Amino acid sequence: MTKVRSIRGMHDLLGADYLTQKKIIKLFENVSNSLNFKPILTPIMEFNDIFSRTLGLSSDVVMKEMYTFTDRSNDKLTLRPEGTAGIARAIISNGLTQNIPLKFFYYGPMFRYERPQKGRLRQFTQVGVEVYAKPGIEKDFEVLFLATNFLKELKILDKLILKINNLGNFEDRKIYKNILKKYYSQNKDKLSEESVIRLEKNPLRILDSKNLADIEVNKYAPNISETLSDLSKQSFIELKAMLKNFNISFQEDPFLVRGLDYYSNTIFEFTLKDDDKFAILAGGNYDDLVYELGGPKISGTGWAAGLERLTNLVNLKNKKSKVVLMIPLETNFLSTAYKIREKFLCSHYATEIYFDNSLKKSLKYANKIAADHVIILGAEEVERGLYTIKNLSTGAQNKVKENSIIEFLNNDS
RNA sequence: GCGACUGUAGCUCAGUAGGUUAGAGCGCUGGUUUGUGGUACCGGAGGCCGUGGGUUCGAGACCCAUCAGUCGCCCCA
Repeated sequence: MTKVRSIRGMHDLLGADYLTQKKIIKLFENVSNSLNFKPILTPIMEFNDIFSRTLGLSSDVVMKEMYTFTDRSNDKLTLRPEGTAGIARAIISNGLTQNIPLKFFYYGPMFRYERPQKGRLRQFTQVGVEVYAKPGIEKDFEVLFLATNFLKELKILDKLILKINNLGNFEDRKIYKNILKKYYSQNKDKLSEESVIRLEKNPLRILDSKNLADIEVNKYAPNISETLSDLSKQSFIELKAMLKNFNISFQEDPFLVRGLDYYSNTIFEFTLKDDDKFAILAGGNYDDLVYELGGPKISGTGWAAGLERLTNLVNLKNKKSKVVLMIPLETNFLSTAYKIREKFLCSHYATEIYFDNSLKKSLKYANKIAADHVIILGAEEVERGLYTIKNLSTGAQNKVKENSIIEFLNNDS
């Protein structure tokens, strides 16, 4: 069976799944709008260096997960693996860096060349927000406030737990990295194979290793809070106080680390309470991203959530349109059927016309498409202008005038 | 990128120790005569058994490779 197929890890979206995703996006837009975030949609491709310069050359995303190719003018392009870098580029390109503060929300497809499995696709969709403002925790709280309310709207907040950490500023992190490196080097023989490699590339990553041996070593690892500058320390305390004031429950996790290098100070992620393998919604503060891309030093905070991961969790009911099937019994009644059908346009009814010489077959078809009502247009009906409406769940039939059809249906549920 | 398991009809799956024309349920389709469906009964279509090699007189079953899916690891939303 050599069939045409979609690219690995890239799936078609149809029917109920599409409606669920659309509904989540709608809720996301509503919450964002009401907090005065503005929409921004950037292209799904950027020049490669937009990502390679910002995400961290040693990160897995840059090293082995990007869809990068050259186009016909020999430009090196990359399908975006995340949204933040493209938006940072966009505010520079559009000269928005003078209009700080800026608050954006976005959604769209992202691409990563990974081995697909549950909650991990090669093309997936993220919804996310970015706030550019003066350094400090106000923007952190703003986006966390939005995140919490979004998740509350989706009715999944109580399944999740918010973990936060503070990585310190660039200098703090450099110092901490060295301290960690020293500590791990002394315990090299106890570390897992992967972590020995991480020790060279980015020792921070060892902190959130799930390997049992690593976890044992991490127990006595130096804590990041000891190397934080006073400013970072103080602002982290303020952020936690604010979260408490607003009853946003969280867990401080000194082992929390993010995979993309542009983060500094506050980082956070929402994971499932009973399964912290992957994040549902995650993000943090970044101070140097815009600068790295050639803009002024503007700090920001943002997060992104995986739409497919959200879809797996939510239990939203899709409002179904009432389906009405019109059954003309002769070809020359088709135009009458369309005339009636036109009245239904943009109502909460979905209508369809089925023509077959057999009423029996037509009714079978009505069952198949789960119609709620059928309207029968036979010689008798058309002549008298009184149409037979049959309620398919009760079996009841009524003769209704053309102008009263919708009104009748509204009252006959 | 590494490992485990899986791959038979549109869907969910049976196919025993390798042995004639590959099965079931659901779905699809036709019928059970007139302008009335859902249920019931009778018929029908639909499978290069993921793909490519190999072992064998003989392979859906065994072996190898490959592709895809699921689940771990890595990483991440």
